[in-house]
Amino acid sequence: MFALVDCNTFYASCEAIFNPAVRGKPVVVLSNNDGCIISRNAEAKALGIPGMLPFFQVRKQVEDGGCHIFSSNYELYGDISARVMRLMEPYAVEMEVYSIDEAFLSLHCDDFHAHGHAIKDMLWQNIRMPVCVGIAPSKTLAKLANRAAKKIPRLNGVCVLDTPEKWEWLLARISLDDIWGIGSRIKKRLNEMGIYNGLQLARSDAKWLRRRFSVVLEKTIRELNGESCLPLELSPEPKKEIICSRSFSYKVTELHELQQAVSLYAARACEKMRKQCGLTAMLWVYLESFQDQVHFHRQKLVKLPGLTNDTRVIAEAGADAIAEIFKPGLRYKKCGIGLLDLRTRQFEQLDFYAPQQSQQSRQLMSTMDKINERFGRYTIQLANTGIQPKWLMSRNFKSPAYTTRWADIPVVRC
DNA sequence: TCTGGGGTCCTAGGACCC
DNA sequence: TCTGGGGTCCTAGGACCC
Repeated sequence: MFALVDCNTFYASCEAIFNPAVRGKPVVVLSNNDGCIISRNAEAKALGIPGMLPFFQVRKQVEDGGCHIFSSNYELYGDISARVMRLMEPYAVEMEVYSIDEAFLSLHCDDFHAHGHAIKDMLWQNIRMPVCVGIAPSKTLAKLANRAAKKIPRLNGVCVLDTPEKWEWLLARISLDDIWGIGSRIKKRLNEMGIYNGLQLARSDAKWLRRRFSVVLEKTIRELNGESCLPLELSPEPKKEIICSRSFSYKVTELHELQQAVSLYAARACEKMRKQCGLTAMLWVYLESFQDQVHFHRQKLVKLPGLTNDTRVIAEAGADAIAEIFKPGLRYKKCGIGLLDLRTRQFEQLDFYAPQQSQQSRQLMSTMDKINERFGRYTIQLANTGIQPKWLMSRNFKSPAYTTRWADIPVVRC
């Protein structure tokens, strides 16, 4: 059996951990640049505040409702997530960390109800993280069970689907896009074929639908019938590409500012890449401008002469590429850089003619990472990223990095 | 005025190889 | 006028997820 443990309104719940004053009050968390609402707790939902909507459109409603507003604080959420996962580990035979706020666990026990409640209670007691638990014989059904645990109050946060009668009862009552793996496009096409609810899908011909859609849908159908087709992915595969892109706080028009931004994002992306011992020889830069209600995208792929993890090399290549796709006179809202086709040193293809990254460069990067990890992310950075540049995304409601920065540690006075 | 950011997998079709 | 058969690799685009 699989359990899916999913944190309730994760970002909003993180904000409440070290700030109990907001517990029981409406809370909303905004995306980068304070653009959209990306998380809101039950109290905020009760006020009728919709999710994934531009903040400015609902700002009045949010403020009138007395909501506590937070900018997103990924340093905090990432650290809380790691703690939640660590606490859950002893409760599973094996565990797959599926996203920042959820994990699949494989279970071996007699009483799934009791086990689900044990996990839920433990997480609340240890870290004040409210969760719901869904348990079923396949990951897709566990997802569904979790949804039910969240929606149906009398389940008290834990739902076990251990017989076909139970999951079929639920499947008959849900729309197709409530099923994991089915989005709006596939839902629409299935509707056109006369399939509207989960049970109808579960009873359709998987092989026939595979030919019309893909193997993914076939597996979904089999999983809905209690057959496990998606195994746990235990050790996360290293990423094949790493992208870093952000919107600016205002519309940027100057080339040098775009180059500062792409250097900064390159540094972040390289840091992530080095963390997984990755190297790249291929990068991609991207510019998005906005004028007269129209978006323009320009992008460029760059091949480096050899594999590297050196921030300086990649930032420079990125800045050069930006200069090539830059068109003066446009107002830019966003830019980004992607490191593609990541390799590890182990599989480095040695090329007689390609320049190899020097020992000195590797050591410099490793030292830089160690210092930044010890003393904070931007202790050492490239000079060409600018010093507190104005275009940097705004985060006007950011909470402290309670658990990851010395200066921000909460103080208890008695 | 103001609309996030970061990933994965699958398939079809073209290029190329023997 | 006639024009094989089988395979791999790569890329773009579509769809999905959180």
